[in-house]
Amino acid sequence: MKIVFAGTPDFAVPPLQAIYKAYGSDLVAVVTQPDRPQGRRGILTPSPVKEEALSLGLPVLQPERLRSDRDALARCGADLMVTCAYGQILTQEILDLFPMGVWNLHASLLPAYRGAAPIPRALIDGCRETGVTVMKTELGLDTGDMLLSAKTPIYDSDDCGTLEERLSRLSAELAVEALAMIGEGNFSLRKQGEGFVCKKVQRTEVDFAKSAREVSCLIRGLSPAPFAYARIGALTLNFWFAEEVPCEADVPAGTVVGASPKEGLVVKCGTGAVCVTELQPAGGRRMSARDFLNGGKVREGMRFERLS
RNA sequence: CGCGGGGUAGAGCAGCCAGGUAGCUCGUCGGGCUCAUAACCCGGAGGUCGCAAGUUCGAAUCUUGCCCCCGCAA
Repeated sequence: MKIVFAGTPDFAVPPLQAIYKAYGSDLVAVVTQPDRPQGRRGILTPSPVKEEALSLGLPVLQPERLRSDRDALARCGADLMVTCAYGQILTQEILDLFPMGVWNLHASLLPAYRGAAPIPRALIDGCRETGVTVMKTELGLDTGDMLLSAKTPIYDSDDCGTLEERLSRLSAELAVEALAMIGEGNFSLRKQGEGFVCKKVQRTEVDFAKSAREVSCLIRGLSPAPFAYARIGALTLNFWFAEEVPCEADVPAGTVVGASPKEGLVVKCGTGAVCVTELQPAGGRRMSARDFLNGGKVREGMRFERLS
């Protein structure tokens, strides 16, 4: 059973490694997005999947548009393709290249959170549980029939980074399990029910008028990128992590009610308060709230203000 | 030449604009108080002020060049 793997970001690396480990040279090619300009100086950077594929000695394809470059893919002569956060929409022509189908690893419990950013979205929405689904790709966006899924709880200590890492490892396990079933032809598929699509997440200004849980979930869902941020005085702060804390103080939402190195940066919300434990001022490095407060730039009683 | 912030004790910062004995908060070490403490009080150690050159009697501070870090935007 010859396999092609298509993926791009860090999330797809563990699945790639797991499939390589299980199938070795039957993994005949890796497809990934073209190198893109990254960072402040716009340096052309290969995707994490490309780097891993090269270090495993696997052939790499990175067409600008897969649909208009199907010949190279056809020449691989693979029986099936596994996709994982590849980043391009497949066409029927592409799907038809693989007699045993195209299978997608998706980081949600489908049919919830189809589309671009299932992990941060689940976190932002305050879900208590999420997971990974293996599905057979069809033309609709993540609407194909499901083969396998696995769940994991979302903890209050999770941010997008930790959750993504956990789901990535789950995906890797699930991928190997799924391939075994497909290889033996011993499986059945389940239809998806009514679901919904989620969009890519953007950098977002925190609205402290919302509940402490909403604020905390937003901060954790957007960390470690693209971040929830807020302005206080002349400073803009990117928040890396925050937890909910009880708060009796009768002050406007956004007011700093705790700014000692001991208690951390505590900010009043619509209901309750959040304690920011890890943050990054614009221009500065990531630091603990404790270190930040030692600088003395933010004191109790100051207030986060939204401009717009 | 995309816009911008920054490099001062182990950490986070002030001092720079109007050059002249290195400061704050925290940590750390020692001592004290206490039944006790992450609390409180007293004391100490710890800094080539990113690098180089220049101006000056004198540069963390002014000028020039270089290195490094970071936020936004792509």
